[in-house]
Amino acid sequence: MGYSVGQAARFAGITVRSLHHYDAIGLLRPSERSAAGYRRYSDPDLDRLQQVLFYRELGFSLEEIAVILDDPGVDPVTHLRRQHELLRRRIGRLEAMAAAVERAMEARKMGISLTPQERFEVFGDVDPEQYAEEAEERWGGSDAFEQSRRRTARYTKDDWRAVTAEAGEVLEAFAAAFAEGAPADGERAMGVAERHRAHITRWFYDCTYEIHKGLGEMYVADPRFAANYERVAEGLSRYVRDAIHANAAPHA
Amino acid sequence: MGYSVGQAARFAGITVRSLHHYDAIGLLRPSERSAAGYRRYSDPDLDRLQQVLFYRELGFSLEEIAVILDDPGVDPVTHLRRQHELLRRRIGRLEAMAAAVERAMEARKMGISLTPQERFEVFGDVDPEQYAEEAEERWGGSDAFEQSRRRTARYTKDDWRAVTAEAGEVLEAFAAAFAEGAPADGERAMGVAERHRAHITRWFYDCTYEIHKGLGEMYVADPRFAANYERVAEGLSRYVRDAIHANAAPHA
DNA sequence: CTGCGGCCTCCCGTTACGTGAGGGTCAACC
DNA sequence: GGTTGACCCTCACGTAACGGGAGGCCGCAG
Repeated sequence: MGYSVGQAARFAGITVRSLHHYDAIGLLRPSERSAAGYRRYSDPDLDRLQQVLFYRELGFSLEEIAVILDDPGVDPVTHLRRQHELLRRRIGRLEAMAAAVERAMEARKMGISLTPQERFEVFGDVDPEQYAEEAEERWGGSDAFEQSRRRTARYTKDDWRAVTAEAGEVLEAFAAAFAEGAPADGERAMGVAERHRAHITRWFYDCTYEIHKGLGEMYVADPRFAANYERVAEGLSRYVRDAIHANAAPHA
Repeated sequence: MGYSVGQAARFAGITVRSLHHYDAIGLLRPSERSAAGYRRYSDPDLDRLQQVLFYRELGFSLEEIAVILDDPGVDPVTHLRRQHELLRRRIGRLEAMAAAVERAMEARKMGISLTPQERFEVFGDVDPEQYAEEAEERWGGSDAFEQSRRRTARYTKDDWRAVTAEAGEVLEAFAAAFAEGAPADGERAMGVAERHRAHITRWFYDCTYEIHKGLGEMYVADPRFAANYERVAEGLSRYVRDAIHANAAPHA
């Protein structure tokens, strides 16, 4: 009994060279050798091979696989449960990607273009606290704040430089439009408002038109923000708020 | 405007080295360089990067990705549709694997052990004629035949030697049990019958107990098969059929 | 006894990066 | 205004997981 390398390879749909490799690194040594030195794979060997291929399919390195399979505290049922869990996660991720693609098609049909950051979210961190899955529901309103905190935590000085530089550009654009008498509900001011919204979305959180309007109000109401605009020109904070509202109106 | 390598890398969740590499091989060259030679990635660059990562995630080589993305006959919508289709297929495959794991758990609970070949089926050929997806339904009854044809097509002479050798062993075991007066519905004969069933499953197709009983009948009814057994011992074909039936009975 | 298919062991090549080495850049802080 | 620290650059060698021969033994079929 036992199978040759070629037979084992054909069964598993892999190459003979791979089996040689697994033998060489000690991941899967055939339990026997013929008198002539031929590799002979037993049924348990094939079982192990199947496990190897399973974990390989899910992106584990051969070294990791060796550790997993040679872990002594491992009854086969636990293995199966773990595999099932891994598969479910991977499927979940791919479904999220599929949903993102669908959204992208939807957006394209409607003529909206996504910011690159929105698109990268799909691949994003699998969220370290993935175990508290229901956390999403609990956030509700403060979702934006959390998102902002998570993102900005990874920013470097260079990033912050870019943030402030970009914010400065937007501010200048608002000031210029204001100074030149462009109406707050005109195309120019609305364009700048949209740039502002993109700026927030890019660097902090997913800024919807609804949220954007809230921000506009805050820029007028909260003296700390208002001062930032009023310092440049008197009446600019209200101008900015109005531009934001005008820009958001068609998307209500 | 534009992002540095580090920023782009952080957005995409990859390393700076990867971006360097993509630049070096021409897969993704930043559209600009600063005076000091710093890479500057524009938003379209990030869009392309997202595409690259998408296809990479699905296992394409960087060279293939370059071909795909630089194909001029490629409106973005077609791209999205293709991506969606690729995702759906991959999800389907993973779901099949998950189902196989579930079956394995089920089998283990019931104390049945799968043949290695059954387990490898999961990974199996994505079926060259995957485009005719409804083919599965059409097969119906001749499923076993098709499976056998598909498998044996890849067998080498060595495989066939193993097949005939193993078949010979089973035949001898039947003959020995028969010669020594072991009852056809006894443990010994049933054990050999089970080995026979495993032999079929291993080398030809998924031989259920139902199918196995059909084979037993055929060994008696079809003179071509009967001769094979009768040549060894008179009455052996009927003995084999009875052993097969006895072995199948508990699994009805 | 010779061919042919399969097996063996080196051993170099390839892909997609990892990992420094050695050295500029640039806003910031003293 | 020099230094510090974070970031950037270009070589250039290292690594993982094999691919693909070269050169040679094994075993059966003709």
